[in-house]
Amino acid sequence: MKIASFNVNSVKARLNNLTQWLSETNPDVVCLQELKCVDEAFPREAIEDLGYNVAVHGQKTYNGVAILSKFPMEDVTPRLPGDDSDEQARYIEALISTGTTPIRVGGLYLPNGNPVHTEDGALHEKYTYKLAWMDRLIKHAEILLTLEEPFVLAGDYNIIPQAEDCHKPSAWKDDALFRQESRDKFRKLINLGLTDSFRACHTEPNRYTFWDYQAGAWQKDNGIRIDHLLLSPQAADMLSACDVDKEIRGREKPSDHVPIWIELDIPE
DNA sequence: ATGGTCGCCGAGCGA
Repeated sequence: MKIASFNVNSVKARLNNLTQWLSETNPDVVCLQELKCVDEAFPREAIEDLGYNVAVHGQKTYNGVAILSKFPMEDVTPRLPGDDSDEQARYIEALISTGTTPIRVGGLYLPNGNPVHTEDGALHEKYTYKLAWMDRLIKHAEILLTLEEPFVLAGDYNIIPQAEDCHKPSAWKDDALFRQESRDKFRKLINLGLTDSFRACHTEPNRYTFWDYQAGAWQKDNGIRIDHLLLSPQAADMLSACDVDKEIRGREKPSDHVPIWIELDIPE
């Protein structure tokens, strides 16, 4: 079973790019981020025509996440628990009925968190929101782990886990994507017992999932690895491959992110 | 390079 994550940076602007990639690579499950549209505006028919069930948690202009699945989905739950006042559409979860072992999939768009500081030097609310959101994700992962089932937390984490996951670490030193507090929260998630799929399959440095639109970042391979699929121990036991569809970034009208995917060997 | 580039929507923000 192939499970992918793709921050499309507007699903409407990216529809042709997205459907072409879906047709070519045929993933079973896809977590999408940054839809930038409400549920009613999601191009549902075009996706369903390719054989996917669709679960959307949209938002006007900002954020928005979805799960596409060739298998039926049960228990579809938008929102990350822990703060009922949070209106930002950044999380959706579903139980994927594979026919044998069900796989729980959480699709997430973790807050960017910049700027880190306000003008007077205090921590900016955007950064504290990011850290608080990560605390909620950690708590939720702890609860999912008690179920002792295979699950995948896939999405745009807006976290560069290590120096080797970016082109120029010094440029990111004080950025919300690389600051120590941010990376510590990500480590905390990993240390619960989750597996970073990409690092379980690859040791080489400088493999990226995002290249900025600005300043020729793509041409210079000035990228960062911020899209991740984290696995519960039961899912990690099924992991057979993980890779990044880098070539997508060089196509016409691309997203600034590219898809990352895993292959899970589900037992009969 | 206090710029650069996208996408939202129709000015300026978010990334």
